[in-house]
Amino acid sequence: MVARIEMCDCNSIHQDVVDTVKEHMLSDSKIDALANFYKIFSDDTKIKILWALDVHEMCVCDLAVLTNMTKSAISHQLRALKEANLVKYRREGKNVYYSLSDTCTRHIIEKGILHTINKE
Amino acid sequence: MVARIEMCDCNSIHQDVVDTVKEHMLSDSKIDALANFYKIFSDDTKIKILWALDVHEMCVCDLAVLTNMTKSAISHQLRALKEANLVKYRREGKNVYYSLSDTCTRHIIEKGILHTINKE
DNA sequence: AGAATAATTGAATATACATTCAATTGTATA
DNA sequence: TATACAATTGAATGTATATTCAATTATTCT
Repeated sequence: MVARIEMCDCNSIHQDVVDTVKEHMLSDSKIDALANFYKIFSDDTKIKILWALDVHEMCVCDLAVLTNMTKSAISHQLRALKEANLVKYRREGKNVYYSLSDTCTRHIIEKGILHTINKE
Repeated sequence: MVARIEMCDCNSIHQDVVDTVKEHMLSDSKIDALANFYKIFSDDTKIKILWALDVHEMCVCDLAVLTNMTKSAISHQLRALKEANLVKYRREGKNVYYSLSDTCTRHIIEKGILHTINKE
């Protein structure tokens, strides 16, 4: 008999329920995509940056002053937001100006914010 | 002169932009509420649990079997979801059955899922 | 070319949190 | 009352990631 790690030692599993739910379950990759998507918004600094850029495009320096953080910290966060395609940027001389990549981002932010604020 | 931590060493701040954005900025407490809200959904296990409960109420054991995780891990996650008022539960004998707390949760999950999936 | 400065980068550190493990609690039933 | 078992809990561990720090890159201007 093959050794098996026991994850559940209970007897009263509702196998029918488990089976039904399993059929309706999302694939692991989709679950993962979802979690990663929400992960971006689960950080104060990232929300501040996105909310700020929703008002006006800003350079790294502006964002650093606004949030009272170092340029380095902001830059690291902007990289993550770039990778998630939530912000775009344009270089003008020594400055790099960041803005929201599209109105979809704006939508997401506002939806989430509305929900949370209304519950307060 | 009072010592001050220098967060930004740049000269080209767009003070007008910073001021304007500052006026439209969310309070720290609201930013925090938002981040904490999204934090819940930024974890695979929590999404799986919520998605599963959207299909049918389940006991801890069922969820453990479904997700192939220990009851303990599931129980810890359920505690977090309870604290966030996203799930409710009822005891029936030795089992505790969990379900989504209200249709609002369902809405959030579906909204988020739709967004992510459509982009794939 | 060289100085000044905005921005980026990589490594190190600190912190938050998911999971594991062992022990305990709550409930039913023999 | 004793046993079985679903569920919870707290501490320990591992992992992910935000921030810091120092160095580097990109660009402008003299």
